[in-house]
Amino acid sequence: MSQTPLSAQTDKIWQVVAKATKPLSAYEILDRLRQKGVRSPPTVYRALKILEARGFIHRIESLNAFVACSVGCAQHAKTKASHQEDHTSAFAICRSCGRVEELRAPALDEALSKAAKGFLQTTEKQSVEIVGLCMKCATQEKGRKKCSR
Amino acid sequence: MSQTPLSAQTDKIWQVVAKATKPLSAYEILDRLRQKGVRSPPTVYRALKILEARGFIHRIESLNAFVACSVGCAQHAKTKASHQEDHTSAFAICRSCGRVEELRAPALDEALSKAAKGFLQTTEKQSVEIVGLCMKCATQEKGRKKCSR
DNA sequence: AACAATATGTTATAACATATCACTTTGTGT
DNA sequence: ACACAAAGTGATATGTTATAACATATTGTT
Repeated sequence: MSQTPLSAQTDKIWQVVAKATKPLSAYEILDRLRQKGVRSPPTVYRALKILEARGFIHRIESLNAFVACSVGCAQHAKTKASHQEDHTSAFAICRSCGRVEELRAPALDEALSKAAKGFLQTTEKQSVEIVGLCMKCATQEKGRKKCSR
Repeated sequence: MSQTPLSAQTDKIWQVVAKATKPLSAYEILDRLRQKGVRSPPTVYRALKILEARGFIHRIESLNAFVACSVGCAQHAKTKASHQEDHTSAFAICRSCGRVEELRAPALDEALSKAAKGFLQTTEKQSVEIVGLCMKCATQEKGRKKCSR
């Protein structure tokens, strides 16, 4: 596990992703950093790649967007160095409000590896995403229906 | 389940995806159909949307590409009408040769729904993808290593 | 200082996806 | 047969996401 601190640049990008309440696209991140001197897509994508490799963020494939890892991130604020790498997670996504919940489900990982066993000899990466309406939005939508919509 | 036959246009696009041995991007499909009068991206995307809604194809999120559904497709050749809709699958992807295997794994679906239960009230879509080296490519790669590469 | 390794900046372009509008075909009711 | 609605098609332009390629700067090591 790499212990090198993040560069100033990469840290800027991490701060933006970490503050967001929903996954951000690379260009949304770029827009929020223009005033701080970040001007071009490659700068953002480079940082995102580093952050993902070190486990600070996850890419949500079905959204083309990035979200801060929600497991064991407390320590980052202090050290800006270490982080839990290489774990796999599933993501539950609300199609209405856009919020995402990171799910650790070993049973799921196991079921997936097992299912792939006949075809893949080794596995390197996985992406598990499920989209629906979150509790909160489901309640609101029900409310709206009552008002004849 | 819709029983309307596919339009000639949509069927052309389906033929291309069905013949392929790996997932195709929309633009790869377009390139293979230019001589048959398909000239613009929207034409392809429209057909892909219809095909996906009716269960003839699946979108692979991590590849931005589309693959023919491999379950219960035999009948299509005859009727060009009915197809099993709305099932969920997982996909095992070989990063070397690009081939994809569609996995039906109820245990996995169940584990995923269960994991999402605290956050999502209703679920509508899911995407489960796992990338690695397939048996065949793993064997070849091992061979290459012996030759000092 | 000299060098390698890493990080950064910039331009251009590739790759993926959709909005919009005009026109045609098809199905339905009269 | 006619009028109308609905679905399908064609084409252009544009929006969005991602990377190639190259130049420059910074950092760490000897």
